[in-house]
Amino acid sequence: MNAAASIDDVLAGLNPQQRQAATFGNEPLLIVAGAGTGKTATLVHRVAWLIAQGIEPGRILLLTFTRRAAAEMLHRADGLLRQLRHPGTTRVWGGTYHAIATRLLRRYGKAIGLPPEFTVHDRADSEDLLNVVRTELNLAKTDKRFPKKGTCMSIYSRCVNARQKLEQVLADSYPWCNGWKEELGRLFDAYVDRKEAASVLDYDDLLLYWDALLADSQAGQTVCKLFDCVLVDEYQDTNALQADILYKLCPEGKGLTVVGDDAQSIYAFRAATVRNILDFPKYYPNASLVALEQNYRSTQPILQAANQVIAQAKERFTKNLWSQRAEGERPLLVHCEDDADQAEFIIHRILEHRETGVELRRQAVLFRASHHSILLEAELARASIPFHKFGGLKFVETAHVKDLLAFLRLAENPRDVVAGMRLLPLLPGIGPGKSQQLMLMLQQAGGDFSTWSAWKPPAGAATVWPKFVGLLQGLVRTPDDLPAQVNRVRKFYGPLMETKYDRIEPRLRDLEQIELIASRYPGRRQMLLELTLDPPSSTQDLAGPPLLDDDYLVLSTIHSAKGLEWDVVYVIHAADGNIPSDMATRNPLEIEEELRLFYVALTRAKNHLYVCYPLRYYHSRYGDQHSYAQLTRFLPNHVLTCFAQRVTGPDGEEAEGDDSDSASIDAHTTSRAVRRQTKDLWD
DNA sequence: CTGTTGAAATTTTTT
DNA sequence: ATTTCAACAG
Repeated sequence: MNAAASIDDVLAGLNPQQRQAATFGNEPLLIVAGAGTGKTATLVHRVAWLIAQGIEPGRILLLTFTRRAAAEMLHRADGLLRQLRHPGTTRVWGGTYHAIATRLLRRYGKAIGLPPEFTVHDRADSEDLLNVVRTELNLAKTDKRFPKKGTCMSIYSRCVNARQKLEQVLADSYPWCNGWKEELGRLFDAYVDRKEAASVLDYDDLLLYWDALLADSQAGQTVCKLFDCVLVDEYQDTNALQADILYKLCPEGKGLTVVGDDAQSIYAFRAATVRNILDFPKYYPNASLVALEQNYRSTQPILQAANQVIAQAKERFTKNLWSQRAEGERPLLVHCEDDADQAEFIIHRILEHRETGVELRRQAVLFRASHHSILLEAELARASIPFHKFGGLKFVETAHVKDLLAFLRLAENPRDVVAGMRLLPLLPGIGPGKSQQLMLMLQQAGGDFSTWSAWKPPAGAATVWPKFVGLLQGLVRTPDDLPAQVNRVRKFYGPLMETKYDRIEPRLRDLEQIELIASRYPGRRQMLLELTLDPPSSTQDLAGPPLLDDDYLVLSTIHSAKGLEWDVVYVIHAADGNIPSDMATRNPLEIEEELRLFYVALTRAKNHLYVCYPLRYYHSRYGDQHSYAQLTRFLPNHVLTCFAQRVTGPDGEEAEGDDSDSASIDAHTTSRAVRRQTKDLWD
């Protein structure tokens, strides 16, 4: 056995700035860390250093953007601590704001009148409840169209998270809803009442109640005293409410460390604000700032391109990243004929890279919107290239999975109207009207399902009804053996599902999956909670950790690629309208955010970077009509000098491209479309 | 009150 | 392509 390492040995791998940050004292600290500058390593070392200094692990709070990030950091910190012969990080509080809020509220929520058995609604559930209220208030049928539930929810959520008045939110972000101010106010009032009556919290409530808990003179003290150190990752993507929570949690910033990069702020749509990081020194006058600018990830040519792209941003804190990895080729801008051509080019390149030893898992395809990869997914399947998609619609968000989970949720919390309103209409002869009536009955009976036994169902439901009630009663009686519970629900719901959907085979398999993963959770409540707070981000997550020799390509939305890196990165659909998204070009602020998003995509690449865009988009609705795309506005000519360029041929073969000189393209390209398109490059 | 049908509107990123 | 809404038949 080797002797235990000293803390200096452990810190030896860090550069001076990183070390300064990792070993900084108790005053508030802002670490501005550009992409790939070893931000995670710094944070991990700081955790290890704090513990080595004698801070009790259970008194450290690590707030991250995803649970996965928290787990990875703590795992790495454990590795460092093992070198020091230290027991490790098991008791560190790590997780997202929402997950931590849940833990604290279960324990201390009583102090502010929150029953400890509350359940949590995800975004879709919240929208459903809001919709219930919307119809009750007769807002659904008005002479002019009232905003839809999704829009209402977004407005509500922005008010809460940005801590802004409805009036202001409407003026700033939803001008077309301006005429409904009074109605929206009534709607939100009623919505809040309903949540309270059902003992249900939505995502925003988790933060609101945490904040309220801290504001309470007694409970607030208790919670504050739990932690000596609070470390916050991805601070540029926190919102005003989250900043308030930190402010209360760490009076005068004592023990507070935040890490972020204003150039990578991409969650404004969720009310995150760059102001949190930009104004940190104002909030905490005794704060220190450490900037990390040496990039260890990418080659200099890739970095140069990324720097040029982000240089177009209007307001920035900082900073030009530099790398010692001068070698390497320029990123390649690929002009493709159409979507199919783009897919073909990428598959070709993926296989080429794999032949030279870059495993699939070291390569990633990134895109703006989840549906941008549909065609590529089909082609990958055809080429037998395994892949793993992150982002987009989650497994637990599909209708049949939600149905199944609704059984468990209703058993867990009989006052959960959304779960009930989802389940009851599944039965024949029962629609929204009867469902509402039944939920009212249940509520008056104090959540005792036997009140439903006495109810006389319509003829169509005569046989299923007793079984349905029996099932729920059984679930309430035996909350322990989770897989068995899921199995019983599956037996009941399976046949029902067959009458509701076609193509049921894959859906039936999904239900089996749930039964399998159920055994991983200690109980029903934990499973429901974890599935709403941290839904598996891809179907493969459900199958458990992938086998070691299992090699798969990564497909991901740019948002879900945050914080990750790959040897080879392909950014696809880099056409104006997709990047930036047409949906996000209403005001300059949104466009700025799209620019940062593009920057995030580019800076994921270590050695090879491809940016592809199809010249032609087909519109299935009108036969074979198509339109021509413009290259993303974020690559104007002066930025293009950082790229090599290539044009692919109509049949997917790569035509001769000019790889050596700046923004010029070979004139002998046969496609008229290409020529029309390239004209813009010289403007 | 339920369930079906057809027409109309909307279309992103996520805890 | 998918979701939402209104109209109508049982």
